Amino acid sequence: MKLYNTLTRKKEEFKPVKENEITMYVCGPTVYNYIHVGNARPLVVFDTLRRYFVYKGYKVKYTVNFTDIDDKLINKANEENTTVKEIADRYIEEFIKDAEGLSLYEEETLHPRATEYIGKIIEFVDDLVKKGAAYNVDGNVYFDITKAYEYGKLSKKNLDELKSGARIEVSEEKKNPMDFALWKKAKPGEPSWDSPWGKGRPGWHIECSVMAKELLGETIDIHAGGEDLQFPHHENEIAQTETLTGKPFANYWLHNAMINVDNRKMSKSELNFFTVREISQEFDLEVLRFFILSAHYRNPINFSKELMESSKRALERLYNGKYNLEYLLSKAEDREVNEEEKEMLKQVDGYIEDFINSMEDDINTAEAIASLFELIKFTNSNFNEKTSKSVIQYTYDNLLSLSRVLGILYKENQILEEDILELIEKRTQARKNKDYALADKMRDQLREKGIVLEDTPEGVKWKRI
RNA sequence: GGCGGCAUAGCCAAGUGGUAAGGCAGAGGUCUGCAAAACCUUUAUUCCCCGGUUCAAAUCCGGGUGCCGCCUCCA
Repeated sequence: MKLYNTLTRKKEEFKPVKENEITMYVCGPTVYNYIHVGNARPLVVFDTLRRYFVYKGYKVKYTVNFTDIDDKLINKANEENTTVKEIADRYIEEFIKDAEGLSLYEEETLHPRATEYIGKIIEFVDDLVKKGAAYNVDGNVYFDITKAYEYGKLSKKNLDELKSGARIEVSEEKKNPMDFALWKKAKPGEPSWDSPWGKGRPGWHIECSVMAKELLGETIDIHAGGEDLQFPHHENEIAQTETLTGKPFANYWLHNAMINVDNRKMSKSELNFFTVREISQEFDLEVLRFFILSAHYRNPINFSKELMESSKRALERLYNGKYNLEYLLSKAEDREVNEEEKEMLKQVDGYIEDFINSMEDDINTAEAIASLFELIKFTNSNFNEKTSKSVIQYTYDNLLSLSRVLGILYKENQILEEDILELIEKRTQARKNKDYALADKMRDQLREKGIVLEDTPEGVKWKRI
């Protein structure tokens, strides 16, 4: 499999440290509010990568952290006259709801919270101080970037240029303007923890370094996140961890491009964001997941309700194909596969192979989805009630396992209740009696209940919408 | 100012040297009592513009235009 590694700016053959186990760390949300659609992109994309690894038979240790202590949480808690912990607990709970809607495999995800690792953070910082790579100034501990090996290697930033950057706020305390806080001295009223440097709290970058090391080891396979985190966040994580361990922090750095609104980055500060929660009131979040995966993860995408509508219809087409296969499965006979059907199976295998090749090529989900559409078109055109059941079953099973990689097409066309089946039967009678006015009225009534009827030459079909 | 990315049909979007995937929307048709779904046909002689390399360029090189991201909290 090839993955685009930001460290080398090239697609590289992916080789995990261990043969059968892959470690992944994705920078997760700061839990001071609902997540927005832009926040959802890395979560969906890298969850899809995780699913693909699982499909290939790997065990994956997958971590998405919660930042539950920082300025934003403190401000929010002050605004609402409550505690930082209460804010964090609340929005973690809300996050889990959104994540479930987006099929993020929550139960298999490690979700460490920064505040659960304060002791380890202090140890980490203390070790950096002892190594001479960090210094304490009156309770604030800074990382000395001149002690970092190859600082700027991820973001390809040149130190001299950074130093001369006009927008960098120079603190009197820092030896170098680019030095960053590992530990922040407590201000009155802020949550704080005891440390060798007095009461304080961790800086932003340190938590990810510590939690990745504690949960996944000193060198992890994949570290991922939005491209806006490349600098300074990921650069600083590398500086801290590699200075401490002397080993590569992550072998592959993956970054997704932004989600835009009218070509502008969706962000809280620009106020041009849609929360996942508000989108969920208008669309099934499966549509949002499908929308995100319908473009390559390293290309920016525009978000709009119109594009969501378009994605919704596209997804419906896939569902129709899936339901059609289910219908055929209920009708088809189990018998020997004939020559013509053997050819069909080869075609089906071709689409499966296309899907896999697309995923192997730096997670090209857009192309992978295209091969799903081609597969559906093929089955719609070539399969019927006369087709051998085993052929349909094989195709159906593969369609489902590929869909599972993308995290879509998981909804079942549930069994209808008795009274609904009776209504359908009554309508069929009305049609036989050519009482079309009544038949159409009943069809409309069923539609209001979310059941769509289709009169086909083989009989009436139904699906839930 | 520095670094990086992008530009493909009405819209979305793959494709990075071999003659333009896929989806949405539109048009026509088949099927149907109607509808829906499905299927067939149709929709870019051409990939922002100008040069160049090559037998061959959307793809490589040079120049230009436009847009975006990072350099500050950010997914």
